[in-house]
Amino acid sequence: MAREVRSYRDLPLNLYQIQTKFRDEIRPRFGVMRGREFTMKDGYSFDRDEAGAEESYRAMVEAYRRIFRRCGLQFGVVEADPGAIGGSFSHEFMVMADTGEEAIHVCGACEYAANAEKTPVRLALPAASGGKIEKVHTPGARTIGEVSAFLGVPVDRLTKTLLYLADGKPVAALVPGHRELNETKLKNALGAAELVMADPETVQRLSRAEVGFAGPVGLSGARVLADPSLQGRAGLVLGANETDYHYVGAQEGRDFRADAFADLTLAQEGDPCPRCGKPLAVRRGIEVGHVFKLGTKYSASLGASYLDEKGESQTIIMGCYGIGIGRTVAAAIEQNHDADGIIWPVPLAPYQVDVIPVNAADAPSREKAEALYRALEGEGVEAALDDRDERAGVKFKDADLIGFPYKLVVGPRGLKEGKAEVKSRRTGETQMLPLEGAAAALGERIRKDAGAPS
RNA sequence: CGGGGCGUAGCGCAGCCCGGUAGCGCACCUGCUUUGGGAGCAGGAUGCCGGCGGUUCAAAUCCGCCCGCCCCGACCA
Repeated sequence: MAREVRSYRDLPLNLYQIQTKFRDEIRPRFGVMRGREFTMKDGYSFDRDEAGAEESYRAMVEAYRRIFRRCGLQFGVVEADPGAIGGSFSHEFMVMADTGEEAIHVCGACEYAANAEKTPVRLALPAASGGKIEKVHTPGARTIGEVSAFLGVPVDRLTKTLLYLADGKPVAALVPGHRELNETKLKNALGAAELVMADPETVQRLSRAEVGFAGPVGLSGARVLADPSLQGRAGLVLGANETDYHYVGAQEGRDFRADAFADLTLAQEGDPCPRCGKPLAVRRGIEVGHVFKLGTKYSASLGASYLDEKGESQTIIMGCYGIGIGRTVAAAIEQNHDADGIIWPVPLAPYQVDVIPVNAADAPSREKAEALYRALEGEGVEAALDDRDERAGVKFKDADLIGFPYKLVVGPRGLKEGKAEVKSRRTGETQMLPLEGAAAALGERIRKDAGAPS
């Protein structure tokens, strides 16, 4: 694109491709949801300025909403972490499903919805009094639970010190004892590309103690980041960097000093909504689409620029947009099935109609069924003809399992009145149609179903 | 790389704990009936019980080793 785009007249530009991608997954999982090979639609927008880029982004979000709505999906658009792809902000399209692989937070009171790792947390810890720092013997107490039980101190008075290697450099992260660290937040706070928990050898080297007794007091060789709730806080219980010892009564700013403060904790169910303060609920979702506002991250580094009206060189503003095709289909099935099988939403159905001659031995049924099948094709409907020599029940059950939105049943019973029966897979509702014009009527109905529902 | 599970008839499984010569459903074969929601009845065939070794009068069953597959976690869209 850097070579293709010259002038502001070439912008905005929006390109997409649909192709097979490969990721070297350590372990493929969730059936078709996470394999090493998958099909993805990805698209990229190129704009002259921020306003244009934002408009492209907004239009793409709206297009994605419509696509997923037509796929018959119940989904949410959530704020997400841009992750390795980078960029200034991003949204994920999450299909709500209990089998989903990602936790998301939703607020029942307002519109807030976000990837669980994205939700900001502002902790309000109970007031704690000072006192002086003291080293106490805590034999064998390594975990927060053990230390809390041993000292008889509530867990929110303790402080977790977690040692990480950020791009190879040691970092100590401090969070209140009753909360989990959010590694994504820590990674972002450090601006690190790679973050791994320190291995036991490194922990022992840094804390000069066995694993489980690390703390910030007297810790050298590691940058210390702490949750803002710990700033200046007194009465802390901390690892003493000595096997079987903890400090009590420690105070940030007096006994040790954090190098920086940042929101590091993982939001959990019941935490206040960052927008309206009501408690958040946790739900699970399947990520089917992801949009990123990239800004100039890639265009700048790849030298993608254009000449504006004044002939001055400007950097192109980019966005990037992806849909996981296979998992979208999987998610659609997840949300559209019953005990008998798949219920394809019409726009996704590989075939919209299964034409079933009820008794293959009955020549009139067979002939009328075939005629209807051809007529449907003439209507532009994708139809299948089940001309197998099977009992009617078998064909019905198979049609249900495969999920054809409609069955068109042709048998002696209906033919006596010159009619065929249409049955909806979703509602089970049936309707007798005169053979004459049955294909046209059904075609009409399918075209209506296929259009974007409200 | 860590944790767990499973290998028995074509397919899905029970039997294993408590050792006694292998069973259920579906599919299959034969006959009759049935034919608009996975047909019914009667009769029939089917097994190196993952492999190797050990214990025992006797091993699908107990013990050891090996092989294969699956699930969970670390990773990730």
